[in-house]
Amino acid sequence: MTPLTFFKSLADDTRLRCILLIVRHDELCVCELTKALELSQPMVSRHLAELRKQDIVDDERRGRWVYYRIHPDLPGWARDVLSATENESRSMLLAEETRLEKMKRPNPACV
Amino acid sequence: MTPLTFFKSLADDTRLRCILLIVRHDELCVCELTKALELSQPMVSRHLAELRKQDIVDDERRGRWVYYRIHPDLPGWARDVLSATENESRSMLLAEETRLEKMKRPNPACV
DNA sequence: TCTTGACATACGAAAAATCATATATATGAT
DNA sequence: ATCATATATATGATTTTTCGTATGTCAAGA
Repeated sequence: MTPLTFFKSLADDTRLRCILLIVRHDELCVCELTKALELSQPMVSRHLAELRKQDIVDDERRGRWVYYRIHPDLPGWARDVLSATENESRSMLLAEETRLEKMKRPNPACV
Repeated sequence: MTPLTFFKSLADDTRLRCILLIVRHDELCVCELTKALELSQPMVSRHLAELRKQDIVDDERRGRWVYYRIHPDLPGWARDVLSATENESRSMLLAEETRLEKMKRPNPACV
């Protein structure tokens, strides 16, 4: 993964918020992201597929749910970029965090 | 400047290489970037205008030349992103660095 | 096996970004 | 004043991304 492809992946509002929420929560399933971002499920899935294709995130199916986390092999410089951004973007994700709170895990109340 | 707009600015090959070269050299004029990147002058100028619009770079005219540098007010988190990337991308800018070497400053041999 | 819930993908349309080219501006030298 | 050099901007075409919607897949329970 080159810096250019990494930044292209971060250059979309949906993907960026997905990544930052995953960074903050270690792992999240698609229905949690869908609720938190208030977007359609296909929209979230499509952007997660893009992040998977770039090996930025990793997915694991557990029963009916698919959990996404930051890819364990994500290079250090990319992790540094994410943590520098995570601090800055905390205030921009308050609404998303609130919506996540309302779905206590385990067994998130999916749609 | 939000993380999203910053990453959008970095998500183009020409802009990314411009920024990284400027980071490494403190300041560069348009003709140096044009030579280093082997691109047309309007193409370089257009992308620099975009970076200026986002207050990512700062320009200063000195005689016929306009020098670009990283904007002094660029927030710390954004600087951290750039320095994390700069290390990683060193090997991808070897050709550009070689072309810059051939133009000894001051008085760069512009086209 | 049939159904339901969670997620993924496909496809055409719409929107956004990029580019080549032409032209405009600004500076300094003659 | 004129000219050459350095840089900026405008315009229309092309390419790339994104989106809504429909459909496909997979796992678990009845």
